[in-house]
Amino acid sequence: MSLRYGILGFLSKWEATGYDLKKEFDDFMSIFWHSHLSQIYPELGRLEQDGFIASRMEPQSGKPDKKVYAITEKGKRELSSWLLSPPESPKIKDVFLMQVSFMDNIPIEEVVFQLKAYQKEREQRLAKMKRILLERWESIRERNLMKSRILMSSAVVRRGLEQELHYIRWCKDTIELVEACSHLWTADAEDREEKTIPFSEVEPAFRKFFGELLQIDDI
Amino acid sequence: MSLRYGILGFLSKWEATGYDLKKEFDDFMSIFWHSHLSQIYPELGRLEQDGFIASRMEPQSGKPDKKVYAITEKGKRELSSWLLSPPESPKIKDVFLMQVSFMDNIPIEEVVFQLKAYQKEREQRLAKMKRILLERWESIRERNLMKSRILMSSAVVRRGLEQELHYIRWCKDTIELVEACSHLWTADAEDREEKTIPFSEVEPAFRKFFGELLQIDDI
DNA sequence: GCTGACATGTAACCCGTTACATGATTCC
DNA sequence: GGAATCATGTAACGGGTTACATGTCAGC
Repeated sequence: MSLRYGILGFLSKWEATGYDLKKEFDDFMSIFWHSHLSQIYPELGRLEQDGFIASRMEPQSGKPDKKVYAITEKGKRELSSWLLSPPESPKIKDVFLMQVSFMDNIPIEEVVFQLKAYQKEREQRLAKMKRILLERWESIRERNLMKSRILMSSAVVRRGLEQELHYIRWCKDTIELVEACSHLWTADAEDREEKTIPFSEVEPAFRKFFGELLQIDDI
Repeated sequence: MSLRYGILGFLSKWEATGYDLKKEFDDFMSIFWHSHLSQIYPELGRLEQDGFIASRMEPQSGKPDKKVYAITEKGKRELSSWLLSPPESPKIKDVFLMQVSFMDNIPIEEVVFQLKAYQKEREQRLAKMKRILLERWESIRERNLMKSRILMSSAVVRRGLEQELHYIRWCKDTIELVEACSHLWTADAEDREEKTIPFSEVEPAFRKFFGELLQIDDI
């Protein structure tokens, strides 16, 4: 149900084709959403049927004709009413964290390998967001212009950036922690026995890992 | 496809019924996943058919009988091979950030209201995670015992905690920013005209909002 | 007498992904 | 000659959500 509003939100400022929207979902909107063309096209059809958007065909030379969509007044009202409705509670699905939770089942070198691989993945996302911010920043400064839309999307970019930075930081810290506690894994990969050691032995590494987090409100 | 591994991962250390698993998805695993009973039960059926888990009926007095599932050797191998496979690239869906992106379409008081409402939502998640950490922490210290599984799940808890803390921090900062830039919204709610002002007028609030983020690698 | 915890499921529906299908132009 | 970009879609499938369906016991 959210894809509609992603489309409506974009069309509330600019006209676009399905193809344009896809690019936006891969670029700026990738901070919070993603979608395939095969989902965007039917959704555009439904939005038009519902009267929230209207299309016109634009013939092009040398390129295929395109169907440009624009938001209607009814669509604007629909968008506003969604924006005013209570934010839904976050439904988090983080496959990598799930993987990490169960990594006591694989050898320690593999744990470190996976953490490093994922860190790289996040670094790439970060680099992409930096590029997005840089481009926007340039255009804002050049034209020396500020609008409420730019303000809100800048806030979103900040959230995206810091999320990546913190995830990367966490990967690094977790690698350190795991390596400091390597004696919890059995040296022999075939050995399925569980190793248990006194907590006190690893407590310093543990405390360092949690840092100030352990002080927030008497945890 | 991830739900299977969430189930397999849990069963790799403890036996459980569908009902137990649901509780775990609502408790610790809620940091990274959530699921409904109506999805868990059929998935357990498929996992058993595939030979990854095995069930036994346990009659109870005063309570309904229960079906206790345990992981098989084949299931353990399946879990390991998933843990060793390359982490999938993050597919982020954050409905609230989408909403925020388009909030230039609603009055500023509503923007602040929504941000505050969402902040509260996140604070509740944080409180819950603190409770989870506290419980685990107690049991670890009491029994003075450490295992690799505890280590990995602690890392996940830290990630969960800090994610909430940072999101809450961001909500607060964004409220401040929006209020500092309130003149970007038209006073009259009926007025749909777009307001544009020189960037330089809001640059200080903007710079403060981005903080050190603007210094990372010559952004 | 009612709510909530315990316990297990089915059915309908919606959303999202992958694969299929087509076709012109531009750049390497 | 082949890959990438522009441009629009359909079909099959899989995963996830909501609603439906049933029944006991404990505690308020």
